[in-house]
Amino acid sequence: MSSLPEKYDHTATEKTAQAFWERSAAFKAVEDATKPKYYCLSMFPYPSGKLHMGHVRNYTIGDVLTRFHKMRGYNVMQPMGWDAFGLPAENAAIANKVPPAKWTYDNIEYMKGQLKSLGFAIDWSRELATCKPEYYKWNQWLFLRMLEKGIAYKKTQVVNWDPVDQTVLANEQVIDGRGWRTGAVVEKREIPGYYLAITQYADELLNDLDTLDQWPERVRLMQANWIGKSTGVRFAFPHEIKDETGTLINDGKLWVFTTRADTIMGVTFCAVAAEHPLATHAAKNNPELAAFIQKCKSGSVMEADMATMEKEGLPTGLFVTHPLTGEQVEVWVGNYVLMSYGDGAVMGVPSHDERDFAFAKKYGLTIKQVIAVAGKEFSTEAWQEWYGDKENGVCINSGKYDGLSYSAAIDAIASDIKALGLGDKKLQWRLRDWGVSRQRYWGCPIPIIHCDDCGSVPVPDDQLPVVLPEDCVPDGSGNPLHKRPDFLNCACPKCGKPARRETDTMDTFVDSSWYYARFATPGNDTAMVDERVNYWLPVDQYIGGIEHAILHLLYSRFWTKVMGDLGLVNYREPFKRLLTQGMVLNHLFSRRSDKTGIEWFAPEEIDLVKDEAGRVTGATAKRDGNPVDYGGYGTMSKSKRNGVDPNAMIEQYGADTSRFFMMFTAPPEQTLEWSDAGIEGSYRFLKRVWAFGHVFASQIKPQLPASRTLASAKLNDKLGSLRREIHLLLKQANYDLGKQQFNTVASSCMKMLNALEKAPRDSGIAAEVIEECFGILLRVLSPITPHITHTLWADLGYVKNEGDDILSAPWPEPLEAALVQDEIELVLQVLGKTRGSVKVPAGADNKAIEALAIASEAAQKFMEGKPAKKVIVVPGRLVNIVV
RNA sequence: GCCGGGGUGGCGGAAUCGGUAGACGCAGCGGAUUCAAAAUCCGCCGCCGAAAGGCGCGAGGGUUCGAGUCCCUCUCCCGGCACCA
Repeated sequence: MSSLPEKYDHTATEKTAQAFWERSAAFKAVEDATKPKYYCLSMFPYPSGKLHMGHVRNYTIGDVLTRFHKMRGYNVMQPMGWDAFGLPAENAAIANKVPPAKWTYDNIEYMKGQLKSLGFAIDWSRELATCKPEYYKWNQWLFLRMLEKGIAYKKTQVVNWDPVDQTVLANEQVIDGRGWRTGAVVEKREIPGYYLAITQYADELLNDLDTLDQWPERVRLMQANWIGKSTGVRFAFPHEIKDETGTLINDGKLWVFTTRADTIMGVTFCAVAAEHPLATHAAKNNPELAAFIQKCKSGSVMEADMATMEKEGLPTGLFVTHPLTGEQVEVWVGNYVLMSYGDGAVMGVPSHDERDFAFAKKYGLTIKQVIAVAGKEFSTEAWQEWYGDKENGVCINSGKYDGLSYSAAIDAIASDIKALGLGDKKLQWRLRDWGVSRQRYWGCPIPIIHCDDCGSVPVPDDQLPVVLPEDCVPDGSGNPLHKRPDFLNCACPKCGKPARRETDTMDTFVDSSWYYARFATPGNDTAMVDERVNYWLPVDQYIGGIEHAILHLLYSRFWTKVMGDLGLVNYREPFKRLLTQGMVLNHLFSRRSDKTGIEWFAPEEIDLVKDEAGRVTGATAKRDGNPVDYGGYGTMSKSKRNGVDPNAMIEQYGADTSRFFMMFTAPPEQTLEWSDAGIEGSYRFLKRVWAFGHVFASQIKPQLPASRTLASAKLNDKLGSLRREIHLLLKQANYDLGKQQFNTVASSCMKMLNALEKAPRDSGIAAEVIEECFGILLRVLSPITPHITHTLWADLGYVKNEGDDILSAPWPEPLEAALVQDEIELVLQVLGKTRGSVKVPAGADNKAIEALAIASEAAQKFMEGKPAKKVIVVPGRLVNIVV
């Protein structure tokens, strides 16, 4: 046993522990069929430059689970990689004239060092970066498989076009309708692009949500809403409307979708979107309509505006035929009809749809009641909540359908329409196919070659990967690949003639849709994944931000199903359990001035003003002592100057303190409010842990017993209750770890130390009890603060074999023998009000407990001489006397 | 508007099956130590009340011996979706 230094030196402690883990390859994961496996994964970071607090929180949660399961005997893998393609690298290139590749690799190097300084149990031998050809080769390979299966296909897409830079802009590069660099008004352009038919999997993606019972309910709901399944009838209004060349527009059919086919006899108009072909046609000789259509197209898409937007429309003067009644129905253009949903047209039933009702009232259209609801009176004056009451409605004024209920009417009407060849029942999805083409340089090249004779030709497998040149420096105008003949020029794989490579790259969501599978099969350069993938996958625990609740997780689920259908993997869902961690917030301080606008202050530039009760009543700037506005808590951001740098935190307090604070301050799913005083408190706790270990090691000098004698030893009151308390806290901590509620695990550790510090240390048996209890504390604490516990564990002489440390020690379990007690204290209630407590022997039956309770002083006082009518005994908890 | 989640001290947050509300920490107050301060240690710390006691988990009602927890009504906050036909 070496003697511990008195003072807790976090820097030295952490360096030593990290060197040990590095030397012993402590985190290397090897497939082992004899052990249960546990694949713990945190969402990999974008290498933006340096870690932020959100990363620290995310990866600490993952690390706690990783270490906990390792000690529980699982074969654990925790890998890490880099989501390395993306726009910020191109922006940095424009600003600094550095190739995105260099910028990215430099950032990876730096951030990797930061992750190591936090002591995460990561198997770095599995590291990957999505910008490396050995990784993105398989993006390309799977894309080609999707092309073969018809899952990937080509169609035109609308993009933002900067006319000055002659380049396509991403949505986030368009600010108020203008290009971010040039300020030029952005145009919409139609260009060809590749799509992935995620809609082919819509049904399975929706249904399998039910199997994800370890995902947060809200994430499953968000995905279900996003997929947006609705059942209804799609049918057509026939018409004779022809364009100037004499051809029927849309083959003479105006298609609409409805979930309320039972109201079809109440149709008094149709409404189409501004982009609909009938609208375009009608606008040709109608300047007023053309202007209205223009207004709709350029209208605000802000959510708040949409919600309050007035329903507006104009008649087209065109008429279509009602498929069942043969009546002529006028077509309107409505600003509330979306071209992107269904067929961009709706039937108008003012009597039974709230929007149609408002529209009809505004323009004086006919309102024809076709559904009657018992107990409700129809009115053409005010909306009567008919729409929501469809289950109780019955058809009226509907000819042969009169008297039919909601579902019977839909069945009858759908089959009549089908017989006419004008439509059928149909599932409608909100989900749309995934456009993956990006007109950007820093991404995975789409493996297509354009030949004048053969058209778009897929790159043959043996020519993969299509390698992206890493030395381009984008300048903001166009894709730099266009200036690279060495990349651009190639031979057509079909005919051999000179051809051009596709310069579009893939959406970076492609890269992140399967990286978790590649971690299982590092180094394989002949296959995307191999049989090892079915050992490690699915991921047992995935941890990341709620902002990825929809797109990333949905795309990954889709990608998994495609890989499954190709026989590459044998699972259908990639992530068994999901934890979405909350954001990290900090105080916001600002001052508004007429000259400079809003000026933000960093928290360290501020003095808080408090009243005598410690309440914050205001804030002043240290600089001038004048007041600033306190804006509560907000997400940490550079522009608001309220970020906390992980490096500074680690330097000042150490990785263990940082990790402990993150775990202790808030439960993992909730937002975490930063507090300088809070991190001080965490540091104080670890200093006490260190000091206790020091005192324990140098003063008590326990003779670690070869065989434990405690189980049979008769302990005195103080030692017995200390031991019981520690084992109870351990039981609680184990329960909380199962719930993934780490804040209370941390607080259990604090309670253990509080109890240990008060314990008597005056006997050999005391030393033994303390040794057992402190050993429990160290192990429970170790997943959260691995460095300090590693050192104390070793210095107290627990390590028996070279290369072992606390991580290879077994997780402690509470001993029943330590929990029993001779006498238990029950809460005493009279008439449901707590009036004190009563001590009873551990084995006492209810009768004896009742008698003891009634006889107690406190009960006698509050019973006021009245007899007990009823006594309720909750074993081990309380006794309640009713008088 | 719809769908989720939530409202507990000055603050972050505990409370497992309906059973002592406020664990643990922060801030605050008092004390010890110190020439002094920092650090450290000890004590107090929901509200009203001198005390006995009463009141307290967004508001109101209900079920129960007993409700932060279950049921109903309302309210506010957060997140998601949204003229979805």
